[in-house]
Amino acid sequence: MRILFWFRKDLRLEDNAGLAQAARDGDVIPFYSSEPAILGRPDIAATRVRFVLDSLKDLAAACERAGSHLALDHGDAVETVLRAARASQADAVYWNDEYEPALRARDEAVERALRAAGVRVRRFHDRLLVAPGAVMNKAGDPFVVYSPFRRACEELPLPVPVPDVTRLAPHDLPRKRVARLARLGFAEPPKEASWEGGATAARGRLDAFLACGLDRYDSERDLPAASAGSRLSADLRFGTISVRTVAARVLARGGAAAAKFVSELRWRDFYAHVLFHFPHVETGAFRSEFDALEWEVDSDLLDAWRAGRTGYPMVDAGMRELAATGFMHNRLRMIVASFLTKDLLLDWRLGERHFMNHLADGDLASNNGGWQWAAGTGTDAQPYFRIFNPQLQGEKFDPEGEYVRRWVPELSKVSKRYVHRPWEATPIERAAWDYPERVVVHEDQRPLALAMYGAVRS
DNA sequence: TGAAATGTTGGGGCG
DNA sequence: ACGCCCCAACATTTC
Repeated sequence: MRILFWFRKDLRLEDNAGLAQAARDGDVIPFYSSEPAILGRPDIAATRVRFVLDSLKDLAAACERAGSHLALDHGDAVETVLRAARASQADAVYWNDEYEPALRARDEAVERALRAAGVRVRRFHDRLLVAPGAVMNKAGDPFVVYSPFRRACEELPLPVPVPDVTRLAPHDLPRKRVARLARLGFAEPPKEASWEGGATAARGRLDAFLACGLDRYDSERDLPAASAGSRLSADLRFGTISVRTVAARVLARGGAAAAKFVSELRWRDFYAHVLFHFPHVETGAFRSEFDALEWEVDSDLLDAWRAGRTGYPMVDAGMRELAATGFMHNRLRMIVASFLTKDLLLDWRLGERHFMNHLADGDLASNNGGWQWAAGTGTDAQPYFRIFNPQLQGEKFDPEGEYVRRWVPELSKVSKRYVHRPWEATPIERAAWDYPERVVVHEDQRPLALAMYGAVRS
């Protein structure tokens, strides 16, 4: 049997559920199709496209080593997948499922077109530790609080990695080169902004994390200066590494940090499940009473936040790390999200969009879930009255000011005493720093946020 | 996966 | 020695 394997967000030959089954069932032709509808989205980030292009090059090289070549096409998937299936005389098309509403609709359309043309379709779960729908609460409803969700997931056996695929079939589909970023209409991101995409680089990142990150993960993961994270977020986003492989190798090391790390992986599952069961979160609050929030409209404040010029060192450091690298430490994601919504009183969707515009790991479900958590509008959200104080967050999680100085060079000479509250230094000192005044005063904004949220409480 | 406001307690300075 | 006050440290409540 000839099987066209449609790669999507699973850009690897290793531990790939659908691909492994295809290799057991027949001769596998590797295929990838980029889509104008996705590349044309207004919230796409150049760093993220760049990551995909790197990953495709790496995947193409792996396909060559496996005795084949990666067939590439560009266009509406209903047309390109059908065309590839016909041209390669495939009996079946296999792929791994995606769970975003738009992708599910697309996949249904592709499946219908293939079946109508007499081509078999098989779809697999690959992307998460637990498939959407596989865990429900006692009432049969989806979980909307993380801890019970995690406990229910932990009742299930951890999914085991599947065999790597080493042989693919030769075929006559046209050989195309992976497009260059500029040809797709994107400006090349700065050097430090591109983490190298691809399964090869992903394996290196996992090895590095196991070698020197995991031991510190428990104690230092909340310290943005420490780089104790895995840096695998974009790899999990694009499937350049399998979440099963990551969990299995981390847990094989044992210990509290390993268990903690896997429980963080389950947040990714949780928000994918939330989006799957409650697709309305894509555009509105999970708890609809919060759709009535009356956000401020102020493009100057929004611009200051985006540019990292709010006058709050932690906020500005986080926003500048994002702009410069396509990444932001998770602690900072929470701080800047709290600041946008609770200090600037601006709509969380503006922040969500900005993150998608810049994050290499930008993922609809995780990003939306994180923003709704911070804004207090979502499932298992922090209560609206939990408001981060950016100064205290800085003093707690960046006690030496190391992270701030790294990303806000104007403050590189500021003493530790004032690094998180430069507004308290003398005017003479402040004049030497060329650092913006606070755009708002936290202590003044907090009651305004409480009033804004209080107004919509049911 | 907060922080501020408020309440309580206990040690020490001091008359 | 005793009572009073202050306030830091910690706990609890509130937003």
